[in-house]
Amino acid sequence: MADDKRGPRERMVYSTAQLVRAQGPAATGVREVVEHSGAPRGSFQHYFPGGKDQLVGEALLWSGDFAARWVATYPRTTSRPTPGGLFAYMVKQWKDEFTARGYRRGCPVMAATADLAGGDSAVNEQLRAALERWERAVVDELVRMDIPRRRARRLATLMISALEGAIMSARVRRDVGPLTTVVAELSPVLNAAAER
Amino acid sequence: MADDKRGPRERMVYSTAQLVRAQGPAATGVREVVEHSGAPRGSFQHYFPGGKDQLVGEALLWSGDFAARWVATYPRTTSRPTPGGLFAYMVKQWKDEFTARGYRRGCPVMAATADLAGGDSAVNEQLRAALERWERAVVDELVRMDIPRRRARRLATLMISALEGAIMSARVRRDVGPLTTVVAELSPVLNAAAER
DNA sequence: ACGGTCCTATGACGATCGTCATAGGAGGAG
DNA sequence: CTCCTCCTATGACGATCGTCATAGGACCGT
Repeated sequence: MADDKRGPRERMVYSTAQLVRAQGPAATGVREVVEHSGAPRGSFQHYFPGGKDQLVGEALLWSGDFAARWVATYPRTTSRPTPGGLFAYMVKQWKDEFTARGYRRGCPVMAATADLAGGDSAVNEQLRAALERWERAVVDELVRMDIPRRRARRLATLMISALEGAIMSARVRRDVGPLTTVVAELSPVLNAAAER
Repeated sequence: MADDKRGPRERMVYSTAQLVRAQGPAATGVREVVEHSGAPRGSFQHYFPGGKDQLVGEALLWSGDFAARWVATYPRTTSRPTPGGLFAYMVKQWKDEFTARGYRRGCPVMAATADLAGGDSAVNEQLRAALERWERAVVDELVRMDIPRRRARRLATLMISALEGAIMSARVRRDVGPLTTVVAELSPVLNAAAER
């Protein structure tokens, strides 16, 4: 569980992301993070003087960055990039996750949103940043397909919304069906939108 | 906050639903529920011998039922029901909620999913029941519009997924934009699907 | 007056929470 | 060796968590 190649600090951030995905930030304790990451207990205080908020915030930023970088790898997987193909690519990652590792872990952005969005938590800023970083990566890919930026933004919002909702349904039902459905229904629509 | 017309038991279930919507089930304490509902402290133990799990479970079932009944009111709002109109009707409720009451409260199903889906919590069963009750109500409405049941199920999955994801984005960004976008993008598609 | 059922009041239990205070060890620079 | 900085170890704090045990009051039919 603890990848010793990375330092304790990075391991804690990563472990936080994983635990938040499974049970939300509210139910994720710092002691649990320390144990899960295999990091020294005293290091938490040292690396994260901002406390739990800082830890969760960095985990969210890390997650947003990961998602954005993943989206950016799409062009390297096909010779003919399409909006529908990108959407399918994003969804497939989650289907693989669920079939391989079960339905315990969801999206960290959704988890954080559910527990503390709209409130006055200090993590709200980084939650927003994580989501926007991810969404902007999707927009950039669509723009590369010669879709006008304004329209790309709308499509990216639709894609991410449908994906997140399908992730939720899939976890509740313990079935990847919703993921398959949204990609089947939406991909043609997205491709049609690209040819205007 | 405490509607004295209803008994303490029902008030506690309702309060639980509201608190779960705002901060997730993990961060919602039973003492907080008691205080929020204005119910006598000793009544919790009496009405909910199953503890917090029972309380949260009933709140979820109540929420699913509420959503289903809300969906069923759509035909009474228009003389020409369409899938896109139904979707817009569902989304509008959330736009009104956010504009009127801010972005603190989200969807209870999403909140519960984020905190305890995929795990072995006892609430998983009722979480699943709540979502399916809601989704089935949508399916029923689509079937009323002469859409074949099999296809209606797929469209309902798409609608609920897009709605949930848009709710998430809207809360994070504190902006109803995503909700407006998904209904604008999806309504024509849904209506086109009805004419096959 | 009675026993009985329904509801409420209250205090405590052990566990866990996030945070803090304090100190010790490691290791390079002078 | 000494000093300084970086990292780690450990124990404790007050608060809150879900749950439980126990008892008291309200109101009933009889």
